[in-house]
Amino acid sequence: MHTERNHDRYFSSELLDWYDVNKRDLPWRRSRDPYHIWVSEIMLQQTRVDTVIPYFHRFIERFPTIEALADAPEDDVLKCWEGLGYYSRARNLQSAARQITEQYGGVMPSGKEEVAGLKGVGPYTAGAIRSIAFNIPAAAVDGNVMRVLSRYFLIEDDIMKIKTRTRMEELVLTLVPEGRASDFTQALMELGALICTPKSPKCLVCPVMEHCAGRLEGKEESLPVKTKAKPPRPEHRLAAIVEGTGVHEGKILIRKRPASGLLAGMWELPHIEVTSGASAVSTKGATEQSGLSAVSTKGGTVASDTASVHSKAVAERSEVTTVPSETVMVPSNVAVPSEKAAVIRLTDGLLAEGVPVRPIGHYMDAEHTFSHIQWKMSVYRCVWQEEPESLSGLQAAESAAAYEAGETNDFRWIDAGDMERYAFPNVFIRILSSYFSKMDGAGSR
DNA sequence: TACGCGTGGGT
DNA sequence: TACCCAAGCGT
Repeated sequence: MHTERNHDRYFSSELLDWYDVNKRDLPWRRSRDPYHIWVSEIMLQQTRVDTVIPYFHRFIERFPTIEALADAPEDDVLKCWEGLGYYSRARNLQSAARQITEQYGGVMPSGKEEVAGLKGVGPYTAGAIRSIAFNIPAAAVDGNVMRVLSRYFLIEDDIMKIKTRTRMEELVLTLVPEGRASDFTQALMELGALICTPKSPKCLVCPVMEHCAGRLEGKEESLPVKTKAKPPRPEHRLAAIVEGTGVHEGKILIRKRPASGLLAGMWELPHIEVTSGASAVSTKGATEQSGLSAVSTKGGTVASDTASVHSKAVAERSEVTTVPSETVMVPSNVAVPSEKAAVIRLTDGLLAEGVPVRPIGHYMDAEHTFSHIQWKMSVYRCVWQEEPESLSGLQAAESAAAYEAGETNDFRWIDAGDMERYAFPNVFIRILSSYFSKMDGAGSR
């Protein structure tokens, strides 16, 4: 029975002894500066230690203090976060730094309410900061801890449920040894990271294997119980590498994304969504799509611009449309318009967003998977067309409507050297790097 | 509550 | 290869 005090003391004391000998030398363990602990905890959310280490060094060097972070331009903070993902973490981190500067004189508070009230600091991070940096007995229950506890105490509740986490927080508080909150929090996570791993846990070298109920029941591999995540939904997009002319000769056009939502505040290539499922919501869109699909299916040759397809997810999406079944019973790649249709859609779509271009050829395809969306992007080289034939009052109205809908109106012309001045999501870094390296090679001959 | 929100490594 | 994930938070 897990509530027996002697087993609890055994667990905590064996765990701490193990940690004292086996803990890794990590950059944020070299001090107890609450700022360092805080930054590391935010970076480590859903992110591996090996990935975080170089980012942590760069971030602390660039923003040495909470006040330095508070005073920096947001674009600088995002640039420092570029490639790390979940960019709201960076924007919330800076927002909280400004909070601390204004409300607490630039000093990280240690009170429960104060810490938990910081932007981007939830129950886990609040507990981590208070226990690790201030040695306060506080629970920091993350995925590691839930895995360790679910196995040791044979807790079979779904760890995706908030109730399970709060229950484990209560359990942790009963386990914290007097005066060693900081080490205990880190030891719990360290055991999860090094020994009590998700797959093939190293029970034979585990310091607490003797009384681990999960292992004794032979359930160490099937714990913790966790509901599966949904597969990402596919989205087809057409992107433009817009080459400038005149004073913008040799440069290409980028734009800033809206201040909220996916990749908020990051820079990108102008692009439009052309997912068939999205347009099929309206009858008009479905009709247009079925026309395109028929071309592909009748010939029996379904053009495939991208390699892999989440066919299961695609099938689910297709069922909600009202398009005739013989039209939708084809793989998702029919959603990719023919090259000719794509050129028209890209021209019209970007014009409606205030970007007049003339596509001059397909450049490359790029696939990028987020946690919840899979972008299948087709990239076209385009030239900026100052005065498109069809530019009219209607176009101006559509452009205004797009802006109202949250589209950004912040555009820049950049060259290869400007890459280091703007923060891009990975998928655009890949495309831009490819483009600029090819242009450099061509230009140097 | 459930979903939106990135990325790269492991198997 | 095609998943599965890894030190969560905001809404």
